[in-house]
Amino acid sequence: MSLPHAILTALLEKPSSGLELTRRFDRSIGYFWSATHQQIYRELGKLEGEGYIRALPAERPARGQKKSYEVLPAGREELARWTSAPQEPRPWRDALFVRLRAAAVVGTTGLEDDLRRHLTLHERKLAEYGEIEKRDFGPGRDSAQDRLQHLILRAGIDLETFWTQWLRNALTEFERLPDGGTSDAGVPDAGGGAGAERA
Amino acid sequence: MSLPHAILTALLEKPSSGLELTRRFDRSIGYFWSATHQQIYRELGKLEGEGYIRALPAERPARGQKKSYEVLPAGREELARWTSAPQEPRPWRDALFVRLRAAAVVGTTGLEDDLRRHLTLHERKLAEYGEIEKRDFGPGRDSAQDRLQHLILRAGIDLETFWTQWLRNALTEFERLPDGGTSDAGVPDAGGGAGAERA
DNA sequence: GTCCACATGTAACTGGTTACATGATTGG
DNA sequence: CCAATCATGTAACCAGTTACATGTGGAC
Repeated sequence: MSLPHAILTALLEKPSSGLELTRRFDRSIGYFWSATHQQIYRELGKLEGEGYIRALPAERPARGQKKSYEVLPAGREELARWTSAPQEPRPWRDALFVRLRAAAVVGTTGLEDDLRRHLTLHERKLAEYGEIEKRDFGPGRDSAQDRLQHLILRAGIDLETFWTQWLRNALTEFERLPDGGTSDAGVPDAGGGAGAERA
Repeated sequence: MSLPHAILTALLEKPSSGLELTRRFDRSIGYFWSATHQQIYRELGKLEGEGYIRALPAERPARGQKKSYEVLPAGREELARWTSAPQEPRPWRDALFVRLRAAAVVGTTGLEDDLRRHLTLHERKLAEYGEIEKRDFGPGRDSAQDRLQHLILRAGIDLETFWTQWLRNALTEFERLPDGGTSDAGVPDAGGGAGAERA
């Protein structure tokens, strides 16, 4: 149930139209909760139906015409309620770990390249976040809002740091492995080596 | 598309019935990819239909009777293909960050308690993983399989370490905030401009 | 014979993704 | 007028979750 509340937050920060929200979800908010415009429009419709937001007075009817929303008191209340309500932490789920466990059975061939690619991507993200931190959270920027948003950014930085370290570690581990991977003994490799893209 | 491949991996490690798989997904595999029995049965049906697995010969017809599966060569091939094929890293998405950003607008009241609760949960997980590491990956356990599975466990340990540190950091940050109150006052409802749209 | 644990499934719903459809505005 | 771009939306699908249904076999 995070998306509607992310939208409420964004609209409280600044009333916006669907497309403007989409852009903000590509920038700042999207760093920790991404959403496509289809999701956003659908959610805006629901939120309006529930009386949490409303279209700004200048509302013209329909398609092709910009339509901005603002949060109603009920929406702010709901957001405050949700924010303080207990929620369970979500388990860490990542396909990479499944692939690693699979590699322990069918061999590591090919996986290494993708790990290296991921490492590059995470290094890039980390650098990007570093830039943002320098630009937006220098000395003097320590209002309550600043500090809370800085905390979120720090999480991003720490997580990307984790990934880069873990991936480097995994790659050096790979180098010490018997080449091409592990016990494939006894089962035919059955051809298709080059990684042709089926289904 | 991870679940079917996690199941193929599990079945290669050891042919199993649906319920046995469910148990294994509660234990070791579930640490990095959880699944309910409903998901597993549905997926087993699909995998059988695609010719990736088959029911073991002792197959008796239907409900209430145990039915074990083994992986066919096509299944092993598909697993190897998927494991080595490039995939995009998934973005870090967590409701806590949405809540924190919301708290910057509607106030931090109540959130602090849940952060403390999360901290306890993550500390517990961390301790649990530490136990597993001591028990299952002591000296001498360094076959290729061991090392790959150890890598996965290390990821879990590092991620839980991240969470405990970040949450502690967040909590001390909270103490320095203008008391838990709804800092509505700070945010102009429509003005935008100022601090709203960074990072 | 009843109850409980084992075991396999169905159905309905939610949230997210992908592909596509349609109208309005503006610059050439 | 035409194309590009801004803007809002529909439809179909997929993975994961929750609730419920059904059958078997052993313990008492």
